[in-house]
Amino acid sequence: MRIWSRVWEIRTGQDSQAMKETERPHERHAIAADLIAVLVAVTNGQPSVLTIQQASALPSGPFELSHRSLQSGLRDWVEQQTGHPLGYIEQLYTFADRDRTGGERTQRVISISYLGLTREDQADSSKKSGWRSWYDYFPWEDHRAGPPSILSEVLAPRLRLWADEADDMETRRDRWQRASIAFGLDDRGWNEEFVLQRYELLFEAALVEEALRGRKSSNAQLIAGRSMIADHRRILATGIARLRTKIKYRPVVFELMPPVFTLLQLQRAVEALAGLLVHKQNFRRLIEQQDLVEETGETTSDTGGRPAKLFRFRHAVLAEQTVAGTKLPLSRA
Amino acid sequence: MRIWSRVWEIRTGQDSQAMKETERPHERHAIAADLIAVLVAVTNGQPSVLTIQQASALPSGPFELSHRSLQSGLRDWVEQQTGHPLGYIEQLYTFADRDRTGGERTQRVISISYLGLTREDQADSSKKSGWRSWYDYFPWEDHRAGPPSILSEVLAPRLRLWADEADDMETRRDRWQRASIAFGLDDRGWNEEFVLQRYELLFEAALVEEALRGRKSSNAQLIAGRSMIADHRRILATGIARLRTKIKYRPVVFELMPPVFTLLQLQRAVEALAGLLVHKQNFRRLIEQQDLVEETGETTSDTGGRPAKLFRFRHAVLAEQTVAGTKLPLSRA
DNA sequence: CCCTATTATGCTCGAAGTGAGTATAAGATA
DNA sequence: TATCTTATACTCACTTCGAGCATAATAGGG
Repeated sequence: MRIWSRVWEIRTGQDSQAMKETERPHERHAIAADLIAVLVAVTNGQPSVLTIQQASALPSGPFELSHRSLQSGLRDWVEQQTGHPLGYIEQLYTFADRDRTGGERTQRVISISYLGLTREDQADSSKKSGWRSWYDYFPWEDHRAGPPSILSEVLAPRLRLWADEADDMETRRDRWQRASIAFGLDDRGWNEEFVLQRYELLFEAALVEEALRGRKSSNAQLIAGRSMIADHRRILATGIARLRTKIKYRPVVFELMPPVFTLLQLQRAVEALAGLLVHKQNFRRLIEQQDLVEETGETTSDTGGRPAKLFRFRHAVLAEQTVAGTKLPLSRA
Repeated sequence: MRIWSRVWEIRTGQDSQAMKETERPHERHAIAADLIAVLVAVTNGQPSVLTIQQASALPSGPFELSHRSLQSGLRDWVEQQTGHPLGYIEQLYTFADRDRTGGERTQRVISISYLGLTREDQADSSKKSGWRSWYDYFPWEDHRAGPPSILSEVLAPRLRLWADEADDMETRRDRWQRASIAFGLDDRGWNEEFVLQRYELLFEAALVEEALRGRKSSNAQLIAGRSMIADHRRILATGIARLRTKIKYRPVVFELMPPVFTLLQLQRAVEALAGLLVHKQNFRRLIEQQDLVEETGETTSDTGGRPAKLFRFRHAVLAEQTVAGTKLPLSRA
């Protein structure tokens, strides 16, 4: 940290002599940068994520000088793979913890992760890579058929044990409070957005495989979903959380839909992402009053009952959208 | 891009032979990483940002191997400077465009920016660095006294010119549409969250100094606020936008407040950040119904009229907060 | 001491938004 | 044709939210 404070003083102009010294880029430690993609599609009502290495890792690769920018690098790359323009990319988070890779290397790797959305049909075309339901990794996150049994039968009791095994009272209370908030226990409601908090809590409580890696003791109590290499599962959790938040205030779901769809299909996609069921009639009202879609004039009777009107996304809204999510009591004066 | 596609195939397990090759970290191009801080305080009803180099740059410094993580590195560093724990840090964005630094260097610099919030009184103590109203850099962003004159008198006409100077009709329409949305022209409402879009639009229209740097022609039409080195002003815009969004759904304003405050002081802080006035009575209602504060029992008459009750932030809410901002028609079944 | 300016605080009202449910329509299929 | 299934329209109670009115409690000037 000594270095830092020197740099600070330098940068604040206290010592412009020394500045030139540290400004020489070659004296900095070499750092490598990786790009990691959380690529999402919705296939058969399941939210899928693109994986590699037998579904144990997210696609990732080094960031090279040849790339114009982080985003364009990722974009070019993904487009080559899927053979179509990627509709939506968004930066997720940058990680750089020293022991990220788990190895003994002293070289530092910075991982810049992105969230990408793609269409179901286009997703199918790339057979090289494996699409996998993200609930394979987070089985406790799917509440579409009610709270999953793993929650009450496994996770809740284990978390209780973990809380109780703390030495002091305060820690016990703190642990249980965090757990009950994150998982909606003790009659607190389930909040589908807390994906990352939940995963990190399970990690802290050593209830996911990733948490046991350093240790020798085969504490083999591990449970809770398929794991991934390094911290890829955490990155996936970050992506899911971001997406679950975002579908509520930006029309991003449409990036996952085919050009033409019924309102129920749209609803199913939202439900797949949120891991929750929504009220059908109110969902329609919400979509229509925002002018997000327009009728194509066609209908489909593939749905079983009464034929459903087909809709397409009104791309114009993206231009109109002054979607201000105001929660402040603003003054119009 | 050829490299990328190879890497992809390798990573997807198509060619594990080649994998070992590219996995050697030393073969990667050296990349340097910088940390950049947008440190915000509210001083005298003005939202201030910590700057260096005669207010022309944000504090920044290299990320070193000695740092445990990005966040802890930044935190340690800031704490050393301000002499107190930093209440709130949040990662903003990671930039890596090739010509970020504007130089001819081939070395790539990745900049990881953070948003930090600190208290007014504590901010004052660090005299080394300069606090500066962020409206010095974005004069068009302060609408507390109504729409600033620069908007209608300078920016709107200039943006109109810029739109009209496009060759084809479609571009003209597109430019003006984007401008009018971003700046709330043509009776579209002003949206205080569009800070970054506005700055980037001005950049694109070459109405900020930063946009003219590459060019020799002293197109000296430049206007619109104090500039900063490199892309620091863009990073600042990113930070402001993030903060303006966040104060609406997370109680982060309190990080900027002294331990005890009146509701009007709190309101003024929010207004300073949002650049907008809020309805006083409704603001109180909003704060109180969320149980964000509790009375200290004391009052102060420093305010001019009737003495105001003093409040403190209820830290307990941070634990309780199941603040789900649901916009989905959820089913309770 | 009263009047006035100033800020604080309480309360009401109407419009819009939202959760939940009822009712009806339009196909497929037995 | 009866029944099942999904689609779609409409209602209703309740909450939220923008806006404004009214009252309270000080300071300061005449």
